[in-house]
Amino acid sequence: MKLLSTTQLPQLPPVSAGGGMTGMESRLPPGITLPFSPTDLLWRYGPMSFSSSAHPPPSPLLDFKTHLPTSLASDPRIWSREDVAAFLRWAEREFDLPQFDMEMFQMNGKALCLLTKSDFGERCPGAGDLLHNVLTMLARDFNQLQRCLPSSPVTPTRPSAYPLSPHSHPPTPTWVENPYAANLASLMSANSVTLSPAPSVDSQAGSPGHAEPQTQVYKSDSDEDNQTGGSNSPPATPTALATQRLSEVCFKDQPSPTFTSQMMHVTPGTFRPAGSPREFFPNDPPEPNTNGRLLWDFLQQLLNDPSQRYTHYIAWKSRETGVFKIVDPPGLARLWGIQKNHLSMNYDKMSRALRYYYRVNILRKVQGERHCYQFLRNPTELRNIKNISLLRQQMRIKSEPEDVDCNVTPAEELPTDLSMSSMNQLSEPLPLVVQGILTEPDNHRKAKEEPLPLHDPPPKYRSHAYNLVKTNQEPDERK
DNA sequence: AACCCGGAAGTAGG
DNA sequence: ACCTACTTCCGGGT
Repeated sequence: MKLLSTTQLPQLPPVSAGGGMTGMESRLPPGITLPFSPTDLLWRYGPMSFSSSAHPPPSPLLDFKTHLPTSLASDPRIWSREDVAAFLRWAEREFDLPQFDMEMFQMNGKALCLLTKSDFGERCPGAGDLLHNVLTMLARDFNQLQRCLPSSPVTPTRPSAYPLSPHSHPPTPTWVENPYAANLASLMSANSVTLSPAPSVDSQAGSPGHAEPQTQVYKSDSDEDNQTGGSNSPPATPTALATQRLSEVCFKDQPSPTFTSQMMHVTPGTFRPAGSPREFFPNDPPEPNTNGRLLWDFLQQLLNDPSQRYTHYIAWKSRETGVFKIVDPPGLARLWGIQKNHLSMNYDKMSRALRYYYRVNILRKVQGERHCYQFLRNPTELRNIKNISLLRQQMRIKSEPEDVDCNVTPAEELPTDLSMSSMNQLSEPLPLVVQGILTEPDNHRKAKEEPLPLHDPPPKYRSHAYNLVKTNQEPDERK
């Protein structure tokens, strides 16, 4: 495609014409290439190169590693049940712990890695933290090793920048960098997913079930991506890639009751996470997923382009808070149209799609500022949500009325289906309600929006939130 | 006029 | 056939 000739990022995979966008390339402005191909699924590409400088400090438990049974693989995620048992036995000896109830650990390494500190605590009171930490360290060490490999599925990350869903968790220092949590997150993400082959790696990866705001340490995939890619790396699907590994959740030290209980729903055995790395679990059933890029992902990609090639179209106003501005609405719409192969795409249509994100709290409008929106969730979270969404029905995550009191919204309970039909499917009004979006406009609005650092909730937004609730409560009336 | 909003219906891919 | 994530169109408000 012609754009490539002027490309600033030669290494960028071409927006292949062969991908079905014949003729469309010509619509791309000179020097601009989409970070991915609509059909070539760039996001399937492996992660970018890693910067070795981003390595976290050596693990304090590193030395323990040398005592690990040699039969155990470096990566706990690929341990078999037997390996897990061996690991536990080893831990008992190594740390002089009381005997574990092996019945509580009938799982493979992948599943083990999905356990939160709280989960461990419940399974082996007193040693939960320790086990969790050890496992985290092992995974981190492994990840670090991986980073040295060109095709490693893990990319370096840097502390994230923007807070995820403001409504789901306060912008506290929580999401500030926490190497361990981050590692765990990456660990978890890598494990959790059973994703489908292609987009799996990137576009969706999240590990299901753990996006619990209170316990998460958010990292911005975007940021990571930027880091990852370096100024010259291809923007192949940074978000997704980073997301997968850094995944959704990094658990903090403080246990979250809510989270814990929720985790119980998603712990291995009861829940089959989607999107595990193919390399580890090639036999895992593929997860249904969108073979196309999602709008929010698309925007993230542009926003986080390491080379900042799209700042003329869209740019962060405040990465920390997820606020961005569409600098060139028609231009961005065009790019989106190219991406989706909808040549008649315009800002009006694209913005409609954006507005659908309001309903699921992925985005919100920045009041009073034209073309300004705010991400309420980070990519990682979004991916998690996606997974949760897929599981929602089978898991029937519950919404108890009491949940309404929590202003923290479990990401997994958020509706992710943008269609009206899905809302009708909800047996209960809970997602929105649970998420603190309110049963009642004002009260909830407060709970939900308070965390938002920048802007006050617009009146319209409030009413919209209210409508959403109504929507959930009276599904039959819609449509 | 441009933007913004959200309802309604349609669509493509999974 | 069904679901998701839009896409398309539109009337109405700012």
